[in-house]
Amino acid sequence: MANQRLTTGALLRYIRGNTSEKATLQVVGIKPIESKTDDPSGSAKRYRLMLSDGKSTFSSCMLGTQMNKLIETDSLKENSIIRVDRVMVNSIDKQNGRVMLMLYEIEILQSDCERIGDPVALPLTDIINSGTNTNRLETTNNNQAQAPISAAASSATNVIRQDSKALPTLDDRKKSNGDNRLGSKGTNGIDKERIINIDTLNPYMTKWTIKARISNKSQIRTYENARGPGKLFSCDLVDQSGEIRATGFNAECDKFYSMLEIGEVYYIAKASLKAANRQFNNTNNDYEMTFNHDTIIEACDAGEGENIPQVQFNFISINDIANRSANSICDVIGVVKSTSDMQTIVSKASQKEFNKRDLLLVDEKASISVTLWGQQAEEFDGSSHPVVAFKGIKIGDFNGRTLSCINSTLIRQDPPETQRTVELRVWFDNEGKSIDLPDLSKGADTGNRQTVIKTLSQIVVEGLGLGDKPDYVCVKGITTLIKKDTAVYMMCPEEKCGKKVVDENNGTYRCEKCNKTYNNFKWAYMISAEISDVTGAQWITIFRNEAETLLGVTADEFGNHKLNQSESIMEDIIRKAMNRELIFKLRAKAEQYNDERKIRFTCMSVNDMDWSSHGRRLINEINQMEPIQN
DNA sequence: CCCCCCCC
Repeated sequence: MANQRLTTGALLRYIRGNTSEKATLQVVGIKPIESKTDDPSGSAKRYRLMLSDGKSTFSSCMLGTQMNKLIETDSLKENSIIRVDRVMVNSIDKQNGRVMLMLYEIEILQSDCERIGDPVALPLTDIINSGTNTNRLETTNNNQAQAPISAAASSATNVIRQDSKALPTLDDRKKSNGDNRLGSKGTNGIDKERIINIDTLNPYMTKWTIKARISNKSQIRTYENARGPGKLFSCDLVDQSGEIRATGFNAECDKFYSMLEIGEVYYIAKASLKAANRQFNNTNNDYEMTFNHDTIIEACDAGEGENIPQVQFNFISINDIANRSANSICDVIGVVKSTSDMQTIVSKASQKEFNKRDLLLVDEKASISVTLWGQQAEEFDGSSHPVVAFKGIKIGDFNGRTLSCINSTLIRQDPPETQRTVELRVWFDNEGKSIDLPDLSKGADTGNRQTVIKTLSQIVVEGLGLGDKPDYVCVKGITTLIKKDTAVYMMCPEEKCGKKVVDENNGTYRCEKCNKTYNNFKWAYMISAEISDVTGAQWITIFRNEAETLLGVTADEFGNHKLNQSESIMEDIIRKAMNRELIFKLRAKAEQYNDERKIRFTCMSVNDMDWSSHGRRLINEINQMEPIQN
């Protein structure tokens, strides 16, 4: 009696592609599958079921992950009776034509049950050898809509050996799935039999089809140029071999923008390819794609794109951002340590208002400011300190290094594709949340790191400091001269004045700026020093904190020695600061002296060579320096 | 064929 409750023969019919039937089956085995990816988050956990239709069993049945909870809550267990509401056949072994049933929707009809009947395993090899090949795509388009029925009829008696002629083709299966798109070559140009890998695409190929997932899609943007107005969108395509950026303009923008959905898989044939522009495109491919009027895009059937990966990241560490050039694009992952409120700014260029939000993103070595704009800023919630991956984010150089999202930046919270998500989570929760790391977005904290190291002659050759805005540059050099007698001056005691006062030699000090006479003054540093490297020498000016760092005594102390005419003490202090190999961050700015334009170099920071963190990079840079002949 | 992504 119970036996009749199961849909006898349904498993074989499913395997042959007639997946439209909603069969009642018994779950006779459940097996968790260890994740093939090394994703430790557990999100990739899958269950493999052995199903019975009363006569036969089939063990290659994958339960959609959204139904994992049915097993984990003990609703679905051994001998449960289910109705299969949506199932797909997936090829798992192209050579041998082995298939797997993907269960996308099931309903539990009865949770607890006894084993029904005495089913035996479908001898799959027999089916295969008799000619079933789910990959085989017949190009004939005969009306064989009855084929699944005949297959069902023959398998109803559980006959395993089948005449291959009686087997339905994939086209038939598509019909039986209610899918009337005939994805064969000659009908619409999509040749699903000859799918090539994205990493083999090049501009010299004309006929190709790829099967790719949309990992990212931009908004539509309009533009105007000499040829008039236009619009475009771009998207990133991934398959198991790699990724590529694709762009659709105007007609193709209209045609494909709404059709392509992030996360979905498509067959794409015929598009233009050209060299990727690295300035705007960080996808890991030498080429980028432009959709044209010959381009054909067709959605992949549900379940058939499961083997296509989700998204590909090429992360660099936050520290490494310091070594990338401003305005370049990269992929970064980190933990959101803090989030600013939303702010509104007015663009200088367009006078338009924009919403923005800043995040402090941290990894194990460093932190950096990340700016989100518009909708991404409005929607972002960092209160739970999520791990966030940014793909295609732009590096800026305000106050060191910053990151700023652009139109094509993909933001993913807690991405399961990468082990970094879990690594960073564990690190942050255990220690990261309570430690302060160097911030690449704060010039002072990072010392020289955010500025390029140049030789003194490079500074001259490149004309640094000649522009209207100051240039910032780092120099590795030694102190070759330090003017002792003018190292400190008497400064106006008025807060924020800073002007030099004139000693009236009667216990009062006159400040011309304040136009006042004071009873006291403050000592202040303004050191003139010559620094040298192998390419030349340069006079620079060193104030306050940097001077104190260099000389190791406060301006007050040094001034008192000067007041006491303790020449030997001052000389000693200077001597200790001489011939030291240091990294100077300099501000170069042209100033007008009468008719002469002179570049003034002000020391912004002075640091000892920190070989532990900068040594390797510095050595590399120094080794790459060409000796400059005069 | 775009390539602007805004502010300090």
